[in-house]
Amino acid sequence: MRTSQYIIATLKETPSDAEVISHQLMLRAGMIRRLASGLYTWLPTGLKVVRKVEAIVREEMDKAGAIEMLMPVVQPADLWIESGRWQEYGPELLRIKDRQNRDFALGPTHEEVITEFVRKEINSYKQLPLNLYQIQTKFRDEVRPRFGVMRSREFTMKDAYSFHLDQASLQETYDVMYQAYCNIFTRLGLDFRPVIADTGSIGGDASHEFHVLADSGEDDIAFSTESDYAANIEKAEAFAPQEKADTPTQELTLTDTPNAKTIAELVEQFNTPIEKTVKTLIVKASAECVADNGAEYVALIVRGDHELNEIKAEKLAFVAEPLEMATDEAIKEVMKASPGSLGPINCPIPVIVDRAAAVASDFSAGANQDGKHYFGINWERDLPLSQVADIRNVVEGDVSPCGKGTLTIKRGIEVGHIFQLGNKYSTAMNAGVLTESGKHQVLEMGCYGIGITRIVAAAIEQNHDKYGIKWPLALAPFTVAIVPMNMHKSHRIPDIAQKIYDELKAAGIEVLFDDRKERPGVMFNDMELMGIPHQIVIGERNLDTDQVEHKDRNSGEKTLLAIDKVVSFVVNKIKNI
RNA sequence: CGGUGUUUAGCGCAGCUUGGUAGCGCACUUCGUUUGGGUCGAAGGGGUCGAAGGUUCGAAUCCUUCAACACCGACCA
Repeated sequence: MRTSQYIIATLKETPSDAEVISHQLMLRAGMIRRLASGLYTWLPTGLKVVRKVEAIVREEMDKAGAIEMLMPVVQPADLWIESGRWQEYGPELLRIKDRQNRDFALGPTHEEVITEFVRKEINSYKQLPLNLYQIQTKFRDEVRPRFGVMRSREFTMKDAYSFHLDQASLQETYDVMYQAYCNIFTRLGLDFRPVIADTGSIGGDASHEFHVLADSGEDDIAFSTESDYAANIEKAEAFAPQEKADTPTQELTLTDTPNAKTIAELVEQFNTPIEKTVKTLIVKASAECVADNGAEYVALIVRGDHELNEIKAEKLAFVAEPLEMATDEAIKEVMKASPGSLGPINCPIPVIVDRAAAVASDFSAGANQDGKHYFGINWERDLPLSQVADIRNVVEGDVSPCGKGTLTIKRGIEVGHIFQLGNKYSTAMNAGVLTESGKHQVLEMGCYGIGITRIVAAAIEQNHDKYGIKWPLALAPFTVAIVPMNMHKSHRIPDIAQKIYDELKAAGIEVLFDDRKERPGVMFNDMELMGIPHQIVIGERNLDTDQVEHKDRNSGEKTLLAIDKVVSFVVNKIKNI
């Protein structure tokens, strides 16, 4: 490809709304442009990278025995009503009507469609197990699209769905997919970790996420220092403290705390350790709770230095799912006190206490009277300890749930997610086959997703420097850039450039020939910004000795090469990686 | 959904306080110059100042409403 016949839409300046490095570099390197919030146009260079990711994913999926197909983006509401997700999925599901006023949705995922397909087409146990996948556009009306294509509303995803007669078969395919995913991310040249995960709105049982480690990641991953345990913090269990609460040493006292509205202020003004405080969070109660004791809200208690884990909390029987924090007005009405003075003592609604907070002694908390806190609180002596649960996020240094080592926490970008769905959809939509004994049996399902376009961004997060993107060879939009110095000034330069260009192309290598009439610095900067792994610099300087220069984008290493050795040199470099 | 902020040329921004003919840098076009790391110079093109309404002799600037976009937050108890 010649730059003069291509779109090199590089930018010198960073657009002001791009926050993370991958978003900035994708804009600057001319890979993407924003059309509207969370919607991006892929320019030729960007699309080439997407296609590379797709190709690797496709190869590994095929190798793992999955079969490619393609389903529609637009899906009839009926299927979603049947699975129950027309109600469950919420506003992230973009709903549209056709000219007949029939309801449709833009597919955020395809469990319903694939299940509908399989229940019609697959009738016999002999056709199982089956693993079907597609690489296709998804639409999710995200609450807050951000970070460019990292969290966009429209994106490309590889989604696979497997169907089985029994759990053992599902487990087998799940393991194969787990391995295929490891192979994919390894081939993509990414530093990644599989982690134990929550199943989220898709539903189901076992689940692993694949995370690319990067500080800009939106998820916290907890790792054991001593084992290969790794879990999304949403899911990581906070181990129950082994010790019991210490014997009370303080009297319960009610103190005026007019200026202490937050834990931080309480700790500072009253010189109390933060571990000896608790915070009280008021959330909407579940229907079960309302039926049980009439309370519309419940109070969740975690230690002052801990954070509530919403995923854990919303799974509690008394807590409404999804989790909903009470408004200030509701808190005043129910608690007769304002946020900042809430606590478990004299609390008119059910109280659920985190395991760590449940072994605190002589601690302080709001008194449910504005501007007052209790100090020296002890469970059982001063108030009953009714419900205890794991409702906090793990923190660095916690004992690992696997029993070995302690936890450290890193940021990750979720690029893949595999689930064992069990029979959630197959039951709801009545997908089954006849078994060997002629009985109808509901199918077991697995599903396996990879965010194709997100991988492009994640790869940049992990591979860049101050000059731009440093593509892993497998993802580079072009393998080689030919950069001729002052081509218009002599015949020698363009002749040699053309010759090398033709030879590289003949060798099946993707070459970008920068034939623009630009100064050398402009070309160098553009090629480096775009992250092309190999540059061939052709200049008068070395031509008298029939040499050109090779520059490695990754190492910065420069090598003088005889003109007729260029192709073999590059070919050799490529195969060695 | 809440909070904060932004919106002026393709991009990055100034101008707004104190109303008076819309600017700068980059990019773009042309010419010259330069040529191994984003040359230098000259001349040009490009704007309903987010939209609508209002105040005023006069609005990018003041007022009202709306919209788009961004950031923060769903931890505040």
